[in-house]
Amino acid sequence: MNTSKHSRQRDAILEALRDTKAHPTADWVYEEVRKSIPNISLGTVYRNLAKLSDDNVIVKLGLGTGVEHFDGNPEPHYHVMCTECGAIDDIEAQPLNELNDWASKLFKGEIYKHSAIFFGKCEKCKK
Amino acid sequence: MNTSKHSRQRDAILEALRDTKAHPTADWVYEEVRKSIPNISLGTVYRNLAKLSDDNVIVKLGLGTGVEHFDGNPEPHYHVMCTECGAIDDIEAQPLNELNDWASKLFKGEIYKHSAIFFGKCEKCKK
DNA sequence: ATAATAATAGTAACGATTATCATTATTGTT
DNA sequence: AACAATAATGATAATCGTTACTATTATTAT
Repeated sequence: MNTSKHSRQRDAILEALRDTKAHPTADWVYEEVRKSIPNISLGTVYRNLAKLSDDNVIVKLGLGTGVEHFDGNPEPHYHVMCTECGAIDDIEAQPLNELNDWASKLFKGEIYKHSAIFFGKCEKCKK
Repeated sequence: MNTSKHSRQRDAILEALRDTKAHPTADWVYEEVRKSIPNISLGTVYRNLAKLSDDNVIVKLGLGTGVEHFDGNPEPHYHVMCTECGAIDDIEAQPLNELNDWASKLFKGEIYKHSAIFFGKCEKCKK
């Protein structure tokens, strides 16, 4: 049985995430949702982002920036981070699952997934 | 001109990192170096890890664990993290630079590098 | 030896995230 | 519609990894 209850805060958080392609941080989501629910608590944002990613509705991205980023699209895909402006874009393609086989041959254990981040200049910063 | 001065603390930190394959955290390095320099400061460990990675002598690894890991081997290579015990092992192979070309075709900007982490079970946890 | 200054130990401060807790909102049941 | 059970909230304190500060010490070139 699912013991979770509905909340408009959670709805607003999920909507905010789905309405952007920017892979934002918890703090960005907080500021965004505050526009419609001004007294929402930052703790509520963190709690729901954790719940939504536990439920695989969203994805928590550890991109090595020191801050967590969140993606409203749970379909597996790679990302590119611009080293000039920090923008995070999607690579619109299926992950290369054959890389797991490649790595398996070089490793004594068992491999079942991977993540990758590309670095470069986004269209804007490339000018 | 290089304005840096030698210190036995930095030597010990680098030696500790080079003597392990475990890709440890700053705190692990601190505990390790404390065995030979008991009153070393945690700040000194952080300061020198930052300096050494700025100088490309070691590598700071953002693996999405919420903590930074450090690698005494600055040659580019991939890593595998065990989802059971958290162990981080090397994939002993050159990175697949052709992935940058693959991703470039799917992205409007410019891509010049990437990082990847594999996930699975290490030899020990696989049993 | 001396002077200049990089590096240190110790500690305070910081930012992101998590935990606590009394109150409020949602839900299934009468 | 009122009720009880409890998930979720807002507010705030606590935690954790890391960075900044400062007076003192160690290294280096002269």
